[in-house]
Parts: sequence; C-alpha cells; structure tokens
Amino acid sequence: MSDGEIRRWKLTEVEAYDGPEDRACHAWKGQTPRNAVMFGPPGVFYVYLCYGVHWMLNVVTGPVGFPAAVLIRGAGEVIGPGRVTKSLAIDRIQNQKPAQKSTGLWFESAKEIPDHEIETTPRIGIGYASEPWLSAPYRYVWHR
DNA sequence: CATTTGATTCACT
DNA sequence: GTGAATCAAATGA
Repeated sequence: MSDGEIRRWKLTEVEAYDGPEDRACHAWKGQTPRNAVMFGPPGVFYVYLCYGVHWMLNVVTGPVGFPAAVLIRGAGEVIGPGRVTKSLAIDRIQNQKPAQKSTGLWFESAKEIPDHEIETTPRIGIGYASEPWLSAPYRYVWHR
C-alpha cells in the first residue's frame, strides 16, 4: 500500500450497526468522542481499536445525527475484522477519513449480486448482552 | 484517579 | 475448547 499500488478488495462479509436502538452499536446510548464519527456524515471510515490489538474497520452509513455503520468483517480472501485492517495497514490514521481516493481508501461500485448469493446471519461477537433482538440478521456474507 | 469493557485473535492444553 | 493479550475510551468513586 505504500508503493502506490492499487489493490482491489471484494467485500465478502459485512455487518450492520444501525441506530441508537441497536445496543450492539457503540453509540446506542449517546454520542461520545470515541464514536462521534458515527454521528457524522456517511461515507467516512470509523476505525476502532478493540481488545487493544484489533482495528475494526467501519463505514458510516447513516445521515448526520444518526449513528449507523457497517463493519467490514471480510474482504477478498481475508476473513476476520482484525485481519482485514491488518492486511490493509489500517489504524487510527484512517479514522474519520472520507472514503475517497485522496485518502487512499475508497469504494467502487460492483456489479449487482443476486440475493441468493447473499447469506444473512445473526451478528457475531456481541454475546456480552444476550438479548434476542441482537440476533437480527444484520450480517451479510457473500457466497461466491 | 482506578476499574471495566470491548464489534477479536492467537497460543496453548 | 479455554484463556490470555493489550490499547483506548467510558464509567464510576
């Protein structure tokens, strides 16, 4: 990534975190300096260090004032939130950066993927609050 | 100011 | 299968 090489990644596994009602979202109880970016405009990255070693790469999707984001759990052959960021050398430098070419990280439109190639499952890694509504199928996995 | 949490991963038994 | 690692921020005293 440092030599100007352009790498294209297919997002194969994502997870949605939508709104103040969603307790799995870090912003469920209000805005804080840490997750403030999720309250900002969409199209920017929310990079969050979890467990002291793993960076979580998110993309803000909701409008200003509404905390919603999508967690990139898998890209290309790399599966696992912490591994994706490691492969892309993403850290807090990318936090709050807009998803555009000038930041070195951006999205391009892909061809439509048929629904039958997408599997929806409950989210992962949020067992600390075993509530039923957390099992909402907000995880999307693309099966080639 | 001290303690707890956390959207995980890796090593070891 | 179980538990440790380890940084930053939120919460509580």
